[in-house]
Amino acid sequence: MRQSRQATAESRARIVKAASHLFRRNGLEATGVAEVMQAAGLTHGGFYRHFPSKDALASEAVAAAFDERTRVLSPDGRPPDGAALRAYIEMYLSNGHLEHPETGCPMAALASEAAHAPPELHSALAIGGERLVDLIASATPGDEVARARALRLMASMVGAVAIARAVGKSGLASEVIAAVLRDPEIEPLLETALPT
Amino acid sequence: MRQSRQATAESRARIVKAASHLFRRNGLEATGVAEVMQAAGLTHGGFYRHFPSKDALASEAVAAAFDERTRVLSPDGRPPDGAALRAYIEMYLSNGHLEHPETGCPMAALASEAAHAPPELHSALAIGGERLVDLIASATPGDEVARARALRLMASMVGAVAIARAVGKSGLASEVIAAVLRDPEIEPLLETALPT
DNA sequence: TGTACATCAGTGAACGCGCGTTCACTGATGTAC
DNA sequence: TGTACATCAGTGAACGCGCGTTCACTGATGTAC
Repeated sequence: MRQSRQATAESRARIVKAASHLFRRNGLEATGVAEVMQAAGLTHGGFYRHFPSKDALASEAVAAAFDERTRVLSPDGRPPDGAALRAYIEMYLSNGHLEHPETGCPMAALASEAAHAPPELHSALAIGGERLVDLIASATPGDEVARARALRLMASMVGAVAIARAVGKSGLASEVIAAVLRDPEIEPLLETALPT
Repeated sequence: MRQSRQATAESRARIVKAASHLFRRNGLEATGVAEVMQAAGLTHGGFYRHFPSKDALASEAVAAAFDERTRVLSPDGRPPDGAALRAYIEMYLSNGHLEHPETGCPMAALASEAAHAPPELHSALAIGGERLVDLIASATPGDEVARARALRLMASMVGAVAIARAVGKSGLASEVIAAVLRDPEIEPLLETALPT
């Protein structure tokens, strides 16, 4: 039966949230429309009242995941201070993040699979990644230097987490995380938790 | 009809080679057994004379990809000199590598998808990654410091390439590559191509 | 404000399709004498 | 060395299954008068 406008909006939000978790946990291809709908408390048939295709949902779910993550680093959209950046990095390189991709960084969870995905997904990842780099760069002084450093920070962290998850619970997993934590460009950010 | 022992071995090698290219180009899930067999010049039915399952092929194909790549850095298994390491890094962070995952680094191509793969694949990636880190570390002096630096180098490069491929042909893609090339730990390796 | 009707979110069956895997069969290769 | 037979790599049809997507239908919601 027909749902109220509010109920419809709530259903849609539940679908996006379920998708953003399942896609990050199990991957884009490995997650089915029916699985997402079930997680949202609905049956699969109604999916196409909300989205034209699974790919469209994927793009929106990735965008939502970045929104959620960006709020962790900067709840109000303002440049994070040193303490916020420190907390973000430490959380990023924690066991909790390794073990819970479903609420973690969508870039680390989806990067390699997204290489052969439709253009809309590339855009979603580009926009989300761009916003994250901007925020990280804004937390440390120095214009182009800060931006380049932020880009390296993202590359190191995404790479370390993706590798650690890929090799399972081996020595290499914890080694690569530990090594990145001791990066000469990262370690100082952790030791000196100065508010700006 | 039955094939000679040599023809059988050649078929098997063709299957592994085709798989190692297709898995890296299109992903593990997106590549089908029939597609691999066709690329090897065979029909799909004969696949199970060579491998017990698609997953078994995946592990072997990833191992083969690492073998191939390791030979690029060190054809004879000996520690690479500075020039070899420099060439490897420059090739890794080149457009050619971005655009040709099929012959590129399996970690960058498969890391995020491998997170939800069978344990044998984790092992293949762990062993291959371990060997690569060892080789990189052996190219620069300083024991634990060299190893940690090698791990960071791998994380940065895998992360940068995975991100660049994930965001498509956007500004972010070239930016992240350029930033990692200017990493304080990487740039010196490029400028001073000293043989050891 | 009340009534009559159109809309449409959600259900569950069904669609075609491609997947990984199995199987009966073929005939050249390898083996035993 | 030659012959008779077992082996098995490769073929192509077939298997069951789950996928993304479509559809007829239901009935509460939203709209028009």
